[in-house]
Amino acid sequence: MASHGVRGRSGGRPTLEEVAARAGVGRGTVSRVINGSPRVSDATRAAVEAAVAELGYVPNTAARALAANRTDAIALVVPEPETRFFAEPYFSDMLKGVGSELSDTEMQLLLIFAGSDRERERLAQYLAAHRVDGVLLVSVHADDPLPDLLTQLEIPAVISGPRSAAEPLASVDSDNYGGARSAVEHLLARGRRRIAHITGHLAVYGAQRRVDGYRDALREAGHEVDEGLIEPGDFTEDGGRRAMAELLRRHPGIDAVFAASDVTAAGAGQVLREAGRRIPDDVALVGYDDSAIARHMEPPLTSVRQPIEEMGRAMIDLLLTEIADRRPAVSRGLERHQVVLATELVERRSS
Amino acid sequence: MASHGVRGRSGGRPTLEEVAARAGVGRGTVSRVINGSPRVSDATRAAVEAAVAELGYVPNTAARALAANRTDAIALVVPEPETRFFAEPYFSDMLKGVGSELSDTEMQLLLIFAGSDRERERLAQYLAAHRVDGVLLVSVHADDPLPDLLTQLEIPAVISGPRSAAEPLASVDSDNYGGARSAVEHLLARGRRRIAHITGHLAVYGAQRRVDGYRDALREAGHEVDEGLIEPGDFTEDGGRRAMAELLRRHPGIDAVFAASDVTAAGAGQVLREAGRRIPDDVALVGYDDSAIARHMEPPLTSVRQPIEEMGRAMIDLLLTEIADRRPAVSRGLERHQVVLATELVERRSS
DNA sequence: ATCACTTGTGGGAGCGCTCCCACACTACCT
DNA sequence: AGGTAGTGTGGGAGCGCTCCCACAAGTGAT
Repeated sequence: MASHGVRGRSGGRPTLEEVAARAGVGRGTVSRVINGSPRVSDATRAAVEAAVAELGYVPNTAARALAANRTDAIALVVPEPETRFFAEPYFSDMLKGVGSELSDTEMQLLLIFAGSDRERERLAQYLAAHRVDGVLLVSVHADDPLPDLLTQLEIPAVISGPRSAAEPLASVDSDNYGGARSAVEHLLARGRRRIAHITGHLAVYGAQRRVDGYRDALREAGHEVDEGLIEPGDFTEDGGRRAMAELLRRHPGIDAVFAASDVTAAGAGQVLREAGRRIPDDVALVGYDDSAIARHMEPPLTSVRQPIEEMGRAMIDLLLTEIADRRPAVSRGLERHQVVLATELVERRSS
Repeated sequence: MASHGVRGRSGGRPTLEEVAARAGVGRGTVSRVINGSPRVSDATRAAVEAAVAELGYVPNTAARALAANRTDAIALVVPEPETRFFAEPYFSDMLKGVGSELSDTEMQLLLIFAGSDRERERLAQYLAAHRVDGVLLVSVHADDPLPDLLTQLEIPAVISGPRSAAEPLASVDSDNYGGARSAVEHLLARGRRRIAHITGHLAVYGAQRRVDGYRDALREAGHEVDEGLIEPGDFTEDGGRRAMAELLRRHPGIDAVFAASDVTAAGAGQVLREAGRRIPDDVALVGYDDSAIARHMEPPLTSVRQPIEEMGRAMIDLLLTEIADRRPAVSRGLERHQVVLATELVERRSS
């Protein structure tokens, strides 16, 4: 029983036309007021706003979408099963950043999981129907067909973690290179000299960049890079265990390990302990991600933190720009839309 | 460069009209095929389907929404900040059930957080614009204005956890009464006789039902109910501590505690231990929710599990029925739309 | 043969917007 | 005075569907 005001027809919500009649102006003028066009006199604007308030007018999204050919919605696509989404704080933080940046916008955020083949099928259908104005892609593998699909459908998209140095899509990333450097420099500063690196899955561009950072940090400190100290991993705990065992076999004299993820570090830590090495006394350990596991390890793990919430915000910024640019078919400038954010080393007792 | 087929106009996606022309039929017929109407001959249907495939036709959602006055979307509204959403497996499980039940539907699920006042403001606007056909409401407090808003806007809604026995909205709940009974019966079967109950926040209907179950279990086993053994809590850990301390003060002879939530049980457990009571030797402890904390406590906590995923599924079922019923303005039957699902006692070492 | 249905089909009207052209006015120059 | 810009405004056209009425053709009872 709220103040519904006068109704044009039975039961329905008020329309632009009814607001116009009430305010004594034309339909076009009301539309201009609703959409914040500057070409309206103050008096008219006030009259329209009054009518809007009296009638409780709310624009019909479907009509607007149809007429203007846009949806005012963007999707955050997570190519993982729900389970992982909830398990990793990465997504939660990302969502927080995205949500906060979007909150002073009219844009609606959709969360879409595309873990299973079935869900991917649905997603493809969804995108083909252009039900969103743009897409945020997180955690994409190098061989994922999704980015190409988006390009083909001409849907603006921003990817978190470019797939290569030549990523054609707009992207936001943390400074993997710099993060790795800071980890290695930290270990050097602590007097470590035989520093090994357990890499991430090398098909992932970010993992490669971390290796680059590792190498350069050593080199620029005047040390030689022993390629044998670089052992391939895959971001998993098990990979960490395998790699660590191999490293210990080949290089028993290791006094530090920089792992490409916290879980990898956890796996490596287990093997070290089983081999009788104390952390950090015998071997220092540094991880990457600064996830919950880092804080809960024994000893707590030094780790490289990525500004994930900020990355989410940056992604939205880029995407909204892309969307706005596309609207009047502006000359699609060739400026690179790549944002790289700084990381931070969080020192704990493991190093 | 996919097979785009023939295009009616430059660049745009194919429309119904174009499909109709291609198939040599009228617009109405194509619409009937797309929407699965039975009133189409097999030959015509085949021709239309061929044309749809050739042109890669995908219906325009906005146009459909405008013409048919529906959105084919429903919202899962979480009146909590994101943080809690991710922290509690409750939501993750719920989402899994909802998603799976929705996957053979055309319906799109939106996840909307309404934790802050600002977000609630946005949500109200969103609902007023009728941007969804229905709403799923989880974790609603008794004094929340949201359900009334939905009723007023005549938006179909299903609530998880009715606010009272007279909940006007369709609802899905687990059997709080039965769950509590099973917990108490379990303790009785284990030979416990001085069984206390730390309640949940009693403004929550489910908490009241648990007290009812506690009382009836004792009564029907031929025991007298000592109201002094019922100590009000509020679902929190701190509430558990306070209540437990009070109970120990008044009834030092207690040999079992049934807490209305796992975290409450955790708080109670701390106080018991500090008071020198061993669990389960001196005092048996049973919680509610079967959350992660139950498995990780020392000793692991016996707890009442709710079939959350199934609840999610049931909510979707109810909601889709409500939406379908509403479409042709059917006589809104007065059948109760209340579903109650059974709980299960998970026995662990704490009892 | 007539009537009454049923079945399949075509297409008009209309959903509520945005876009844009046309037009009335008002300035301010020559 | 006649031009030439701006400003603000009204309203037609059209976005791509669904709904529904109209109608043709077929079927069977009378």
